[in-house]
Amino acid sequence: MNETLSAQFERLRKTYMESCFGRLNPVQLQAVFATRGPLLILAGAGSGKTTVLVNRIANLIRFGDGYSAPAPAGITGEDVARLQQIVETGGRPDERLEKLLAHWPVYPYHILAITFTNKAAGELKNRLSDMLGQAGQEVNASTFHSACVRILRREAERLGFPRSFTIYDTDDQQRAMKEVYKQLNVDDKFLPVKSAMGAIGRLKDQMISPKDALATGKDVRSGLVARVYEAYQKRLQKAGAFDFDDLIYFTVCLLQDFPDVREYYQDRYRYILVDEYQDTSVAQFQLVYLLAGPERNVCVVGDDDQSIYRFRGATIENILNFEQHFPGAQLIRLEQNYRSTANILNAANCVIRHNQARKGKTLWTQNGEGAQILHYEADSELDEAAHIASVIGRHVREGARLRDHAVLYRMNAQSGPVENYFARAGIPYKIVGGQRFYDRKEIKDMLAYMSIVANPQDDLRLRRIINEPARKIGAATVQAVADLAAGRAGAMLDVIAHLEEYPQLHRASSALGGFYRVYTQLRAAADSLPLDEFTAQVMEITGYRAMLEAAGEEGQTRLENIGQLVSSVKTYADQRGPEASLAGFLEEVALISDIDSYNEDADVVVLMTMHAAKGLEFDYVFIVGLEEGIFPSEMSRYSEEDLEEERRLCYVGITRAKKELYLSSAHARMLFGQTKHNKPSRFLEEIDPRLIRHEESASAVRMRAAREAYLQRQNAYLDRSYNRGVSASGSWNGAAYAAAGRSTPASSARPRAAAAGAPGRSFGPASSIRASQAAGGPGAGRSSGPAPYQSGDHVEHKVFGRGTVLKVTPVGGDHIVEIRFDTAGVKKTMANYAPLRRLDE
DNA sequence: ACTAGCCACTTTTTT
DNA sequence: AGTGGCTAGT
Repeated sequence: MNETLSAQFERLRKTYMESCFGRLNPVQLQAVFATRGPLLILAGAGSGKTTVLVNRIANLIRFGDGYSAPAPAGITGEDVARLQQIVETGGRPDERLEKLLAHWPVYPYHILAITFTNKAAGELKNRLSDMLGQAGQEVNASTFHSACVRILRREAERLGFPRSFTIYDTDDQQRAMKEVYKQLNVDDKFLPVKSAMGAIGRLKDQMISPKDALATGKDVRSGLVARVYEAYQKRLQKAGAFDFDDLIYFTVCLLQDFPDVREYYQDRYRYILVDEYQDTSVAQFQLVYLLAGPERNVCVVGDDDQSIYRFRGATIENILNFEQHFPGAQLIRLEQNYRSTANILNAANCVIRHNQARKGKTLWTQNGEGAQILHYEADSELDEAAHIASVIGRHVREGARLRDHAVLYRMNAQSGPVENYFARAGIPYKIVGGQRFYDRKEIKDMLAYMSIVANPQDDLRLRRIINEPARKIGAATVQAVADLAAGRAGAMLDVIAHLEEYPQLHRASSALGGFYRVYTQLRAAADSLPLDEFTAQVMEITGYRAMLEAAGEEGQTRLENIGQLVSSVKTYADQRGPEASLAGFLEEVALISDIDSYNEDADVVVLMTMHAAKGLEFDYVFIVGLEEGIFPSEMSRYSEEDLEEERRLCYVGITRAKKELYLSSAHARMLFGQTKHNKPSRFLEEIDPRLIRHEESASAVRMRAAREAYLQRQNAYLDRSYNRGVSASGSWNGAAYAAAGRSTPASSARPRAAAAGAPGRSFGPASSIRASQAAGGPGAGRSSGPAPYQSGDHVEHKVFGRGTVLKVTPVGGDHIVEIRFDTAGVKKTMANYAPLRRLDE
């Protein structure tokens, strides 16, 4: 009798649980309910893997770990009847029923979800708290680095580091490394500092200690790397600092060497989920492995085709060998794509098919075929930018929003031309990546002052600002202090605090004393003021403000940046409330990246690298620079493995697009001050020609027409010459340019109205006529001199449509035109560059 | 100790 | 092309 009730309840429970996740497809459901043991989810791009992760966690919390576990004891007929009713007619279970349903409960704080970026972690948290309320907040969702920081903050002392350790960023690392080079007398011609840093980073990714490296280093170079590594590590330890790689490395050491620590965290994190598993390193794998413990409740989600961080130690083997690392692992493939049109998805499939090293899967979609992919062959990077602007303009006029558009490129240096064109055309945009806000000199200086308050051992940060602004503390003095500190195995600040004990510092004592007074004032301010006021005081106490105010215009922008820093401190303090601390803020800053602050609410076009775009999606995507030597990059040309990584990057780029995809290449491209003529990328050829439409720039069409005309004349001439027995001479190339009435493409260094014209039309005679009209139209005759527009003029802008000129201000041969657009509001544009024309009536 | 001018170098991607 | 780091000169 009881047995039957249990069985009935069990059946109903499953039905009910499945109905709770009713919006998922059967494979996704399977992934949600596979709660026990190791699980590998191979999730293709756009397959809804975040949804699966969120629902999987929600299921663990709400229904516990026991989808297929036996039903709990004590089920009554009434329970069964009530559940039956809920399954059939809806409604919510009461408390008793809810408990019975979750009879193997999992508490949120036992769940650790590790993501790649802070942004992804934040998103996960948001979605969880939307679904689960308070319980969602209690799930531990963080990045590898921040999870490790949290562990190290508790346990660092076991490894001989202070709990208040500092985190060194790349710049700090480089400084530390330079000091090591000096100390060991290493010539950086033989081993550039950056390659040493890279090599050491890779060693740490593989959990190779300085000792191991010294023992195994075979050739001269790796022997030197090992020696540098050892000295560098000593230096960091003395400064009480970890670099990024150390955060993972030392956490793994901790878990390996201290069984009690290991057991504590294994007990703490009983369910582990890892996102973007294809981008994990050996060290990160070991971290996951150690945390998972004997229970092995590890769920990793990844896509081997989207592994794009091999260069910094990610190893695709982690995902390829998951089933060997965790025997008995379940494998679930999510292959249905919900994001892109069939054309876009198929193009991505075409490209990735050319890779050898992959698990192999083919994404499919029920979405419609969608528009063809467009390949635009531009003259130059400027023409390329202009083309993008005109397409965006068309979309915006048709009702799309700017923020639905993204421009993706291989390297940050490619953003320049697009940025310039957009800025001049008045198209609002935002660049993600490149130089981070927190990497600016003035910000780093301010943070260095704050760091030495938080961690007085931090000699490196101290050196950075001890004479900034200038305090007459020269290199010789700094070195003397450093030597004395080394002599007593202490920090430089200890020496500075006890100047009277060191007669050899007598000459510099007033300067050093002055610095020490600054330091004590900073400490006092930190102790007595709220965090943001303290930050604002830093620039006062240190004289930094005075220095910048004396520096004129540039100092002004730097001051503004510091102002931004103060406000971000305030934001942090407001968010964290009583938990906010100086160390906490510095830590957050150290681990933050630009993509984390990317805010999709602003209605602007987004520009970023394809790496930064991973995990994002946009209706309209432009991938620029599809040229051999750029994408795939020059570096990858000779290595098959590197090429495959480039191809995966291309796959990532393509699969960001939901509705339309625009690929472009340029005949001539100026990059790093040199003009290059690159062949179109092999990736273009890998796409089935039926999926893609090619379009040439207007001037290329003209050029070809000119060339054909020339050849015709030449032929006619040859015919005549032949009759007369004379041979022809001359190059068609120059003549063709001359016939087209333009300079060579390389010298056309400005965006032109002509280039901005002719969007999205099939090429051929019609397009060439259109283009030449545009060239003689709005762009003509307004280079400088009298104002091309007056207030009151009615104008039309390629992107913003019609509007009225409010104000015209001359600036250096050009004019700023302020326009009130009918639909887009008030914008400022540059007369010579904006795709703008006057409407004469 | 500071400044100016030079040079070299950058540029693959980032926590 | 632009920047930043370094040297040499003051």
